[in-house]
This record gives sequence, C-alpha cells and structure tokens, in this order.
Amino acid sequence: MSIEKTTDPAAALHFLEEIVESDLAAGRYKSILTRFPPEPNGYLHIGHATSICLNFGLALKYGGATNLRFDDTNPVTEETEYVDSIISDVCWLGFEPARILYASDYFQQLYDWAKVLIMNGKAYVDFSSAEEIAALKGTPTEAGKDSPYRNTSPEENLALFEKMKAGEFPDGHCVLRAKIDMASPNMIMRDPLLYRIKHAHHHRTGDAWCIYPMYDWAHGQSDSIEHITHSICTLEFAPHRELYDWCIAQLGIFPSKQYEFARRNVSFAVTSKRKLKQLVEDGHVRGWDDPRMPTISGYRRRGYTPASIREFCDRIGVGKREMVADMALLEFCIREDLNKSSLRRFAVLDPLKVVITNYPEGETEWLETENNPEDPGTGKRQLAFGREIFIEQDDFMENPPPKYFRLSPGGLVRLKSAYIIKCEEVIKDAAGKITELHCSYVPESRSGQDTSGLKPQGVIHWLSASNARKAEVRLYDRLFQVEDPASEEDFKSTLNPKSLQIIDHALIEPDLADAKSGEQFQFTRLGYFCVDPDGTAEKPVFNRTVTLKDTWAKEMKK
RNA sequence: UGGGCCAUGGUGUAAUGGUAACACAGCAGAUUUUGGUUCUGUUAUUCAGGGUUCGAGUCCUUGUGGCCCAACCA
Repeated sequence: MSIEKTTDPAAALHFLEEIVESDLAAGRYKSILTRFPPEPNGYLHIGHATSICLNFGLALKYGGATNLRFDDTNPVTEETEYVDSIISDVCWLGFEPARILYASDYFQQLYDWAKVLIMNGKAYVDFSSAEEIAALKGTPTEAGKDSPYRNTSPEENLALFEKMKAGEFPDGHCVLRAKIDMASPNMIMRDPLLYRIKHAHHHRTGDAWCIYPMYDWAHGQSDSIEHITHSICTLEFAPHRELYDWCIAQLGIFPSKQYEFARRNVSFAVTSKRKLKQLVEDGHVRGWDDPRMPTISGYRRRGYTPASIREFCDRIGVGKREMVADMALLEFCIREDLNKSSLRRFAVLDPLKVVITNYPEGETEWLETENNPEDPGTGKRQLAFGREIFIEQDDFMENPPPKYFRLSPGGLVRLKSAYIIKCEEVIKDAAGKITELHCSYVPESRSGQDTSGLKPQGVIHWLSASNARKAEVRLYDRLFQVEDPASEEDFKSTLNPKSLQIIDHALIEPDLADAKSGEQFQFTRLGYFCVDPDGTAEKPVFNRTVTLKDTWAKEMKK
C-alpha cells in the first residue's frame, strides 16, 4: 500500500518542513532520509503513531525515504515479540520502510569507534560504582568532579576495554565513559557513559556481546551509518544533541542532524509504556490490543482506520510546545472516514418487542433500503418486515419530555424504510416493567409510496422478529475520566469504571452474522461498529468504534 | 554554574513588522425517512510590565509561568 501525499502549496509549513525545504534548496542533500527508531520493549501507541506519520510523511512529501530501525541496545528489556508487533503496526498504518534495520547490526562498528575514542584520549574505563559516579556528577547548579580513573593512559584504557568486551568483569564492575567536561552546564556532557557490562542474551546477537552501547553512543552513529539526513526526536532529547554532534565530530563521520519536536499527547489517554504495561498487567484492560487502549493495536481492534489516524496526525500539526490533542478530534477523523465508507445495517442493542396488531399474521414482506446514502454505488438491500418486530428501548418513552421525536403512547413514528406506526397499548408485567408494545401500522405509509399525508417527526430503526440474529456488542467509553490522567498522583484512580459495557442480547440483521473479523459497519442511528475476532458463527461480537454524533443525548444532559 | 525548550480562543495549529486566521469543540438555524451527513451563521485568542516603530503576536528588555536534564533506560 502506498500513500499519496498531496501537497497544498498554500498550506503553511511546519518548522520541520521549513528545515527540510531550506536544506534541499541549499543543496545540502540530494534527497532526505528519516528514520523511525523504536525500542522493541513494548507496543506502539498513539504517540508513536504521530512520530511515524511525521517521519514517513516528511519523506513522502519530499521524495525521500524512511528506515525503520530498532534501537535494541538494552538486551534486558527487549524482545522479538515486540519487533514483530512494531513492524506490523507500522505497515498497518500504511507506511513502507525503505529498510528494516537494527542498532545491534552496528555493535562491531560501534565497538571499533569506541577504541578510536580511547586512543584519542577521549574515553576511559571507570571502575567507580554507579553511586560514586552519580555523586561526582554534580547537580544542575553545581559542577561535577573528576573521576579518579579519568587520567588512565589510552593504552591502559584500551586494554581494560578489551577485557570488558572479553567478559573478564562481572555486570556493573566498570563502564566506558567519554572524557568531555565534568563542569559542563549541560549535565549530559559530564563524561557520559558509553558502554556498560551486561552478561545478557540479546534477541538478535545472542551471547556474542557482554558489553552494550548506551543510547548516546549508539543513536547518532547509527543515524550516521545509514546517512540519515534528519533525525527527528522528541523534546526531551534536546540536551542530548550536543553529545550527538560531539560523537559524530570526534569520529569525523557523516553528519546526521537531530531536530526535536514536542511529544503529542491525546486527552483522556496515557501514552507511557510503563503506565500502559501496568494497565495490562493489573488487568484493568484485556490486553495490549484492548479496544480501550491507546495502542495502535488497540485502535485497530476498536475499528479505527489507518487513514483516520494519519488524518488526525496531520490535523494536530507539529510544534515545540507541550500539547494535548483533543480526543474529540480523533473521533471526528474516524467518523469522517467511516461515514463515507461504511455500509449501513440495522441493529437493536436493547430490544423492545412490538406487535403490529393490524398486520396479517404469518406474512412477511421485503422492503428496500440503501446500504450507504453517502455512496449510492453500494446499492440497496432488502429488509424483512412482519407482524412482530423489535425496536430500541430508548426509542419508546411512556412519559416523554418535550421535543422527544420517538414513540410514545398514542404517538406516531416512522420505521425507517418501512411504515408509520402508532402506539396503541403498552403491555407491562406484574412488576410494572414494559414488556411489549401493541401498535397499529398505516398501510398507505409504505416508504417510497407514502400517500398517508402523515409526517411523524421521528424515524427509528427496527428489526423483524422473523430473521433477526443475536450478537454480543461491546460498547466502549473513554478509559479515563479526566483529561490528563498522567498528571494525577495515581493515574489508575481516574479509570472509568464504565469504560466497557457488554451487551449480550443485541439483535442484528442476518447477513451481519457472516461478516469477517475487522469488517466495519454503521449501525444506523447508533454508531460505527466492527467485527471482533472473539466472535463465532453462533455469536458474533461487535465493537463500537465510536458513536454517531448525538445532539439529542446532548440535549437531554442539559 | 546552572543549561535547554516553550508561552496565540476550550483544544490544537497559522499569521515570518501591516485587518489575529483555520480546524475541532461549543452555541443558533436550514435541510434531512439516521436527532447522522450536508449547509449557513455565531461565541471566544496574542502570559505580564517596559522599550523600539507611523505600526508589534512578531523585534529588544525585564519578569512570570510550564516542560526537560543529576538512569550502568531510550
């Protein structure tokens, strides 16, 4: 799949596009190369999606390419399972990496470069403990102090470093540090760690290495090796840029450049791997792909389309200020997409039986209705109509408020694509609960050939009792009750207890029972739904992606 | 000895010294056999003080506020 990046010349450029355009105009690069560099230690979430869209989108717009590179320098936390899910998520979003690469591919090169640094007197092996190193680091307002190991000779350091690599020291025994400036106002530059010892199995290199490069020693050089022109990362890496450039300058290699943008958050969601992991492990959700999760796999299962997520990323823009995008915009994007593309079907989530007393017993007629009024090319379908039907409980009220357009005692309502009915009698059980409605229909009000002259305000959906099928429907609401759960002392205390409502007695049109996992529909008047993989032929399961805009519900809240 | 980044309606994003705009959200109306869609209208914005200028969201200056940096994580 490929995405057409249409460029509106009048559209304003964001700051990264400006940088790219000026680089291209100045002839600094013939074409650009970006990269998306996830660490394979968790599932991708909506924040990653914005980064993916940015990196791939930039390359697409300017005729460049994008590598997918796994930043797999920490064997303790990384797993192949995550690599696979990340690749599939990126592809699902509609992007095609030019190459799929791994920082671990460069371990030998990185090691050789570290030795160059050592021989140039720019790195040393430090046997101080982690605590000692931290203590000598200083504070933001106080200069650090030199390590006692800082002035070891290059030759000795080289021998020591080779011993580290050879596995002669246990974990944590020593580290390789760059020799820069313990008094730098930038804490990152106070002799940063380059290598640590971890006798751990790596998901790709196995047991070949027991020393692993730190982010700062791996990232810029990996970019450089691949000739990445624009290395785009989030704001918190801005202080690292000085070190990024320093490493590249020391080695005299291809000068990739780092640019930072503000992480893009979404309201009513958390986007931190740690927090998401907690939700999964504590059982607050059913898994990483739970449709309530802001993970890419969660949105996919929920029924969000790749196009809707890309559109969302485009619309929220890119900047350098901390921001929280409104979830309502994401919902707007998915409704906009699905409104155009999804077939309409009738489903009754909470059925109320209606007997049409003046309709002949045992008779069935077939009524035509459109599959998608937004796209006449999708044709029409036939609905069975008979004496017994089901309507939505919500579409009947015994004592309706003003402006209630639906059915009420003695009132009229239009059954969409069928007849106008009038509520004649409300049947209740001993407890006073409404069990069914007796209605009469107006024979000359048949949809499309209505000569009744009646004009009920309300139009409701319905299903024939003769052929409706059962289904489970899962209704999702926001996972959190507050806009910014991450800012709470305990984000889990703001979980929405009603984020999942399971309806096991819903009714659907018969052909819906054969829909394949992932297929999407608009349930008329209710919202957009997709088929969940949990379903079976006997009991299909539908996930509500998003409701339709509901001005009546809004009115009722007032 | 602190350094870096940032500040425009409710939320985002534009305006690159010359009428503060666009989208979402909100509100009001029209259309509608989905209280959907579509269409129209509308509310609401430059962190504060000082300066430069005919003119400042934009430049200068002083504040204020927010985020990041003292992981052998990325």
